[in-house]
Amino acid sequence: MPETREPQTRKPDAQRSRADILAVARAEFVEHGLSGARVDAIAEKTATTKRMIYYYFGSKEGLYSAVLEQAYADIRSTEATLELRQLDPLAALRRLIEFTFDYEDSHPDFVRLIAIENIHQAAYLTRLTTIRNVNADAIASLDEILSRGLREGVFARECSAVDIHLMISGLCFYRVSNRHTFGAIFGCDLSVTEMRKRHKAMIVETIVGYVRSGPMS
Amino acid sequence: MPETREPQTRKPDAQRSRADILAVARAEFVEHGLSGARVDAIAEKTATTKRMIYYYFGSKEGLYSAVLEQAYADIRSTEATLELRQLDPLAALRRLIEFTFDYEDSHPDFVRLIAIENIHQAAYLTRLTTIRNVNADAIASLDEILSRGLREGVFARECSAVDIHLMISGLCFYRVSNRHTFGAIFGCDLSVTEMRKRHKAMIVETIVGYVRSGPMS
Amino acid sequence: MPETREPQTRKPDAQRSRADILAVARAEFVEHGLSGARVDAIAEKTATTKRMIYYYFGSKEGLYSAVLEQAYADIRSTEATLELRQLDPLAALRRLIEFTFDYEDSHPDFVRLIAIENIHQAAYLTRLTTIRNVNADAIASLDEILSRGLREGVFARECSAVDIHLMISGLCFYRVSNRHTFGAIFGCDLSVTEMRKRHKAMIVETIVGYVRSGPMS
Amino acid sequence: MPETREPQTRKPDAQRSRADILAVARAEFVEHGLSGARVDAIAEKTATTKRMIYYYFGSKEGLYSAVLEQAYADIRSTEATLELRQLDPLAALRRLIEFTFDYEDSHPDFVRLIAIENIHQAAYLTRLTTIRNVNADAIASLDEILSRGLREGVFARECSAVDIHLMISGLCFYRVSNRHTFGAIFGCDLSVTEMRKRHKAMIVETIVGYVRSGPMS
DNA sequence: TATGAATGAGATTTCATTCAT
DNA sequence: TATGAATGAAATCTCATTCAT
Repeated sequence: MPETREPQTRKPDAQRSRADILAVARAEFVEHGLSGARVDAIAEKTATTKRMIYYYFGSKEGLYSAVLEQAYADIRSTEATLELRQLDPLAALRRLIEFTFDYEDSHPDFVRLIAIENIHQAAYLTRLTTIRNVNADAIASLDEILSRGLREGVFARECSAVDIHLMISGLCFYRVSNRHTFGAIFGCDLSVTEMRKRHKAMIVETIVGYVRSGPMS
Repeated sequence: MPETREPQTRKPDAQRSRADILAVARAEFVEHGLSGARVDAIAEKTATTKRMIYYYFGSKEGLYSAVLEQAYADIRSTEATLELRQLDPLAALRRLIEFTFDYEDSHPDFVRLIAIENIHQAAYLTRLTTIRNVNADAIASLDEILSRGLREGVFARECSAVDIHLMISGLCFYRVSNRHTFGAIFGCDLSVTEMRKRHKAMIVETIVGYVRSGPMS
Repeated sequence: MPETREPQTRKPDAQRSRADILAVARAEFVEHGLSGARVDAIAEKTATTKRMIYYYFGSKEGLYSAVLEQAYADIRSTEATLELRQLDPLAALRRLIEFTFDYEDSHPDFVRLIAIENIHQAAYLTRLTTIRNVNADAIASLDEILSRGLREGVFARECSAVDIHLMISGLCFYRVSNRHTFGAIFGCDLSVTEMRKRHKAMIVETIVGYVRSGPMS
Repeated sequence: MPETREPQTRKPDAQRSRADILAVARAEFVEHGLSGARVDAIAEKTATTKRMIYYYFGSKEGLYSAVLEQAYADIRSTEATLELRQLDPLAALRRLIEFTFDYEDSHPDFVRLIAIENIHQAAYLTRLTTIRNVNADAIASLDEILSRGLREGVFARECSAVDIHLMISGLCFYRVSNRHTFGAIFGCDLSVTEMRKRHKAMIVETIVGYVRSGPMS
């Protein structure tokens, strides 16, 4: 409504409507979880109506699934722009960790969504077959870095890409996902700039240190 | 009803009712989250009735808070039995990490509850004043280990107990909290014995390695 | 509300509420079918609320099932008072036919309900296990009449009770169930007293005639 | 769309669309009844769109009426090919009964449609003025058989064509319309070949027996 | 302390129908 | 003649909570 916008050439607003709903829904699900979210609340914040939500997504759960799918697609497509193969193994590993840290740090919504999906035991993610392939790439990429590093003698430890991925994710995800309870218990705010910088460096060093040191360090 | 009914000493029964409700509620909240849990479902699985839930806990949220409080009390009381001060710093740090790993691995309910509470931005935990003191101890204990290690020359890096705690928690918590999405995406089951052992060793080695190596490793 | 009625001894009104809902629901289902019936409409005509319908019957379909069950229980319990065994075979058969005719003629609601259930391919009746035993009796009773008649030489044709039951039901049911289309097409009203009498006699005579005549009449 | 599109003679397509919609609608109404049928479901199974349904038939009820009209037209046009006048009265009566039996047995859809229309108290049929004339013929035809039979001494009972029609219809219709509840209650399948044959013979014999026997049999 | 019935407010979902093109 | 998007009204159902006893 802020500016007159004539209907683009042909297609009405289907894409726009869908995208609008998705964005609003994402915020609502992130804020209240799947059961806590209200379709009415989503509809109200939308340019369309509640009816349209069902028209496009079939059900609250269908909408949630779409939100989830989009969230995963987003991170993986961003990740794909990293071009890690062009860096030497150490730089590539650092960059991957830093990217993970930065992405989760700057997308607490994404983190919350994953946490919510875990509460539901990944029931919805499991049904999204599109996701799996995309993620195989992420692991393949990390695997390539690790074996290149080993070959070149930069890394000393032979380790599984999935294991390293697990650790990177754990370290980066937890400080976002659990910042509220952590803050409540230890009386600190993990999102403070100074802490964020320190933790980023710490995590990089921890993982890099692990990979570079020999198995019986 | 025709049976003799001696004037039951009141308290015992009340205690049992309360405990019964708490146990059932915990299972329900863990399974479905706060908004997903149903008071009706809890009442049905209880020996008592719905009215009693309100009598004892006032509301669904009151019940949830009580469950949360109990969960934290449990872990901290277990943690207190570790007697880390009697071990040398390296052994103490290992033991603390292993304990954390084992506790979260064997208490996925607890992990889920914390994840749920984070979805609600720790709103309920924040109000539980009993919790904070208890946790100061945990940090004090880790801090003692770290400074002792530094003093004795076993550890090379000066670092904050809260930071190390954050990393230990992140690594141990994530593999339980996110095992569903992780499993769905990478097609693996993190709870398999062989993986659990490997990850436990890996996490210990990672943290210990970080602490023992110098800051410019 | 027409007279003050103090709450009977103990139990509140559960039985009363249930029965009230059932009666109203029956009328609504009979009038509009299962899909055409409105829970709101039922609730409005009830002393209770819509919420109570779900409290007692769980769903619209649950309510419909209960209505169906009661309808079948009613006819069979009425049928059971016929005491056909005390009559000679011919009289017993006549009486059974007349009873069927009269019951369906005076209970068009019941007839409609069965027709509705057939539209749903007996999906709900099939799940009502209570019904089956009750109906075995009806066939056993008719079977007894037929074989007694054969033995005594009053009937000449050996025929299955289920077949005879099918014919009796068909003749009695159809003139009620299809009276609307029949009336519309042939411009007559099957419920007129004079016709009812004639048809009742005709049906009795038709069936009795069939049973008494030899197989190659 | 780049294909050559000759100015299609309009009517043909329109006719086909209409016929397509009618066929799909008939299946849907037969399956779910008038209220249970979904316009969306019909549209989906159609080559055309929902808008066309409204274009051609005005409303869901208009569509239903059209389906009903067509169904009646079908049976009567088939019936007209019987040429009963060329047979002797007994053969003609047998043939009419057998035809009725066979038609309803092989057109359960038609039977269901009539049953559905009766649920709605023939409200839609009543408005279809085309139907009535057509049916006068059916009765006239049966009347001719009955009076010819009486005259020739083959039949002994003077009876109304409408009454006999009622009985034939009742016997043939019921075993199709009520086969679901009947099957559920008596645990049998009325459509089994062996039973169908037996019942066909039985019904013929029952009606013929009635007509041929004297009034005080 | 205990209980079964009851409930109002609001949640999700459905459906016949129409609009803009 | 045709279409895909859109919709208001109303349907079914749910839920935390309380009342009467």
